[in-house]
Amino acid sequence: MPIDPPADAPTAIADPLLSWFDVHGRHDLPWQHPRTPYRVWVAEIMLQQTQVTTVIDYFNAFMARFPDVYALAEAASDEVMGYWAGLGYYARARNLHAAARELVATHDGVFPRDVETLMTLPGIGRSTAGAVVAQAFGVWAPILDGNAKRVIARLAAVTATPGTAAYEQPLWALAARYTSTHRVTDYTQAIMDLGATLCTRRAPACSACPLEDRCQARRKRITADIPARRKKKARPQRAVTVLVIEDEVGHLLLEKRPPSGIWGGLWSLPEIAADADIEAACRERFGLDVVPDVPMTPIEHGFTHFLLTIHAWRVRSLAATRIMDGHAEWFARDALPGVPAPIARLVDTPQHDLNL
DNA sequence: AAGCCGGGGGT
DNA sequence: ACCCCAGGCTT
Repeated sequence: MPIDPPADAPTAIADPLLSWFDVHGRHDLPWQHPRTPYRVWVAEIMLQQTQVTTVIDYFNAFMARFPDVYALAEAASDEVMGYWAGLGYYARARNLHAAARELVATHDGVFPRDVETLMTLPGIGRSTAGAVVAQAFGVWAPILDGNAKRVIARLAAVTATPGTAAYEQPLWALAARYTSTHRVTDYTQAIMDLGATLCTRRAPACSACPLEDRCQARRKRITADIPARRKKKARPQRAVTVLVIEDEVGHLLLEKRPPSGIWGGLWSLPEIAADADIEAACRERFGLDVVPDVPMTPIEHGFTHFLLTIHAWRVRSLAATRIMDGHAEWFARDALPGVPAPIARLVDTPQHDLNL
């Protein structure tokens, strides 16, 4: 696969990019003021596969509750997960919490200043480690997030398919080559900003781009073809049944999901196989005698790799509060822990939306 | 090397 | 309806 990097690359890329950044870059993101290692780290984890506009409110709420690495390390897992509910990729929250405890336990709460050590912490890969040291410490390190990938792939006309080694490997080499040896904090922010605001996936604003005359994709008129399209795969359809079980005082039975898999570590409505018998399942899992009440309108939810139809049944619990395993608890409706977004919608469904 | 993990937003 | 997004982990 041909790679065609611009000639005299390092400063020929960094200098015009930095000049553009001074005028058009994003200088008011919450994690930039103050720009502490802890805040940069949390922001970078939240921003993995998640857009800036989505992250901002979560970031501010998270910082208000967990203002430093010690507050995070000391917090209970459920509370951390609760602050993550709705953001997705919940392994990020579990890893963030584990890393905070590791930082306190083995690094005395002080962030390592080098990429290799940071990468030993759970949830921090090469790109996130690079972003943290560059943004928090001004230490030279390449980053390669989705924005930088697209910018560099177009600059050097890398036409390989994303996700393959033919794409990722040259991009890392080029990312290191272009990364400025001065103002590295601004450079890493600049290349992300360029990708996010000008060099967008569709309809890039090439005429406003400070690198237009260096861009090999532009020169070859193949900008729209980079990055190459991934081959689409069919998403299988699955179905589950969840139970809205209320006791006599209106409390809701929730179950903590296993740490890995869909919605890992989050509290959710008890889930049973789509074809399972509701009464038998409740007797076996919770020791509860129940009466299935009414089915609710099914919810369709799309995941990256499959489509899920969620059938929900409202269930009355006859006997009181037996729970046979340690993964289920009763919660008052006004004191629910964080639950996945589709489940939150189900739980909030008013009575008149029942599918009678 | 490829699959898994999610919710939100843009077009 | 489809695509992508401040990726990392697992197999």
